[in-house]
Amino acid sequence: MAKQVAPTTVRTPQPCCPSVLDAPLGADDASELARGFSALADPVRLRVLSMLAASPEGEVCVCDFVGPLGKSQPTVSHHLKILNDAGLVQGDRRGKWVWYSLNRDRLGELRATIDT
Amino acid sequence: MAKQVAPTTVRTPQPCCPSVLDAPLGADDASELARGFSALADPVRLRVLSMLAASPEGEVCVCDFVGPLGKSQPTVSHHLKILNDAGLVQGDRRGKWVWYSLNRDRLGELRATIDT
DNA sequence: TCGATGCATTGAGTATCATCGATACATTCG
DNA sequence: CGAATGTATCGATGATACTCAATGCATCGA
Repeated sequence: MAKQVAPTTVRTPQPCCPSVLDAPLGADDASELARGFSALADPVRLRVLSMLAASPEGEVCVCDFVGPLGKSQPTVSHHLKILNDAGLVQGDRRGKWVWYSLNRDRLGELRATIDT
Repeated sequence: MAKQVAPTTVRTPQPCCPSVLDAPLGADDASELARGFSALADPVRLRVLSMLAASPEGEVCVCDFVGPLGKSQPTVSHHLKILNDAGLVQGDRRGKWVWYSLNRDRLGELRATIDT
């Protein structure tokens, strides 16, 4: 690994252009952002968000995800946890059931990061 | 696998809620969308897009990605291909060099899909 | 308290992905 | 044409992710 060049060190023996310094996105910020988009990079999770967005009450019971999604209950629970960890949804336990709702602010944050 | 319920069949023995029919996002559409977001779900690719967006000329030579990103040339080429396949960037060969530019329309399409 | 139901967690299997060295292809220059 | 340089592809490897069966935990009803 000794031949790896430091991220900030731009060495161009014969540069072919003015060089694009000032990359506004650092490695750390990029990693955090990538984790956010990773939560959106799965069809099951996108359908979960879609169902939440389309729900009149603004929330959906876990038991109502399983059937339409065509996935096992543990798989659905797994995806809900990922969305929860990403801050995109939140669960609310009421008796035996858990109702999930969409965090539109968090979704707006991600959207804002790709505003040209 | 015989106990798997068809995606469109909602069976609720004792429904706990009105059921969320009309999930606006089908499995096929969700898969295609997920492929788009998968292209954004990597820190290296986000930094590539960031460098392109910040470039005054609107394009960056491959040789100028390698140093700042701190990744090998094959790795950078790999990520550029993924971004290209996703329609987010396009390359233009000029002599020995290839210049990549950002496809802002495509990025706007993805952004629009998460407009609440 | 006990059985049933809803949801979360664990563990294992399989697939996909990021990364790099080696190599091939393309272009330019002498 | 032959050497040098920039870029893309190939093959291998280690890490990560999706999925489900089995299991555990929490809650409700009898």
